[in-house]
Amino acid sequence: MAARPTDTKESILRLGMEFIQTYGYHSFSYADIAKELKIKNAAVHYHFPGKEDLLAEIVEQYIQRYHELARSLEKPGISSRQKIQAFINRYTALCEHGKICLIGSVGSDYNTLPEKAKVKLTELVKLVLGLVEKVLREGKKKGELTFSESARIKSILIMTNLAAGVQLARITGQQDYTAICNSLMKQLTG
Amino acid sequence: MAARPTDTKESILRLGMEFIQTYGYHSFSYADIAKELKIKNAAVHYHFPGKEDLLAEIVEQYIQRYHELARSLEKPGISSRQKIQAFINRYTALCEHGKICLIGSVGSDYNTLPEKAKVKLTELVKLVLGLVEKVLREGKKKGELTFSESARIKSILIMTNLAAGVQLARITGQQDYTAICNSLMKQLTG
DNA sequence: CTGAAAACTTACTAAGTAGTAAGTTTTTTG
DNA sequence: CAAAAAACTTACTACTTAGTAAGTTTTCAG
Repeated sequence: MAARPTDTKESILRLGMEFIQTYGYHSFSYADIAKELKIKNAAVHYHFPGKEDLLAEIVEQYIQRYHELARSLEKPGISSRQKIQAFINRYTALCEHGKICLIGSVGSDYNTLPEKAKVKLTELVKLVLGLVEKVLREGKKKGELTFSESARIKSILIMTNLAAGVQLARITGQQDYTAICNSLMKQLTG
Repeated sequence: MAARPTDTKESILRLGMEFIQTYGYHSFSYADIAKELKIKNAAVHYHFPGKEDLLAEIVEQYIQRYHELARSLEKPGISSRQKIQAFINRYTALCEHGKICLIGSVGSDYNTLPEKAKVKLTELVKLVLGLVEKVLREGKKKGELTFSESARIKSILIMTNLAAGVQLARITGQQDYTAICNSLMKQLTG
């Protein structure tokens, strides 16, 4: 029935990610996934025995995507400004679909998460902050970016602006999010 | 059995607020509240027929607290710096108890909220942003605060830093949140 | 002190949750 | 093509969820 062996598993991951970013980890069930993919409940359990396994793999997938982003930004000829813009663009894409950042979604459920997910989430946050910090540090050195805080603190400020910004966009409208992005780029590139 | 008539209702509200800020709206049940207060499940339903009624009143209570904060800051002799600090202190108090901001918690569940709660949440966000914006505008006029963005945008930036900051504190530790606060005050009061 | 209203408890329902065991179909591989 | 492994379905369990109806206790006002 499935076209290729890994199709179903990938579809579950994709849909799980979408549900988490749209509704939150505790607001979707295996039945929701099964219904959408026109498979049975137990088929989801076949690929991901427990919901915590699914969550852990979703966070892991997100981690891998950020590693890919990091690699793609290592290619020569990309300005620091473009690198920051590429980071911002990820949030903008979410925002346009009414989704929020995985970190923001799962982060607000932090105290109810299984240990495995907590660990992976911490890893993800450190990865993202490290990525932005590196871009900021290099950009400042090259004279392409300006900011008065340490690269570490500035990366936290930018990430929190964006993560909370996409959430705010669902409540008060997208123009606030757009204003955040414009302001951030203006601060950094003068 | 209850000492005073309104005690139970107030306790439910208090506990509901605590649960939302600690675990999230979808991660606590009426049974959790009943157990903690040593009453029966149906007693909670007596005061709040549906969970959405409870949520709406919790958000409303939060709104009233911000109105109180706004009034208390209207008294003469409070510097703009102190007003901003008072706002930040609210988040710091949450952070120290491992809680997150109500807006951040409920906001990440936005798409699953009953309409009544969505409306109240929007009202709350506008109230908070308006409060900070006013303080910023007046502080700039008096020469007590410095920032290059519009008061509106700056209020959004500050609020998103704090709201996401308290969430981040649960994941990577409180020192990141402290750094955010220090940085915000330094930016504004230079 | 008494009646009425408020604040509960008891006992239940219907629906949804994650999860499992056992059997069936499909796909792959030697 | 046949055996085996992978990918499912069927059918079920045990538990939790919000929510309700009816009866009981407590509080309070006249």
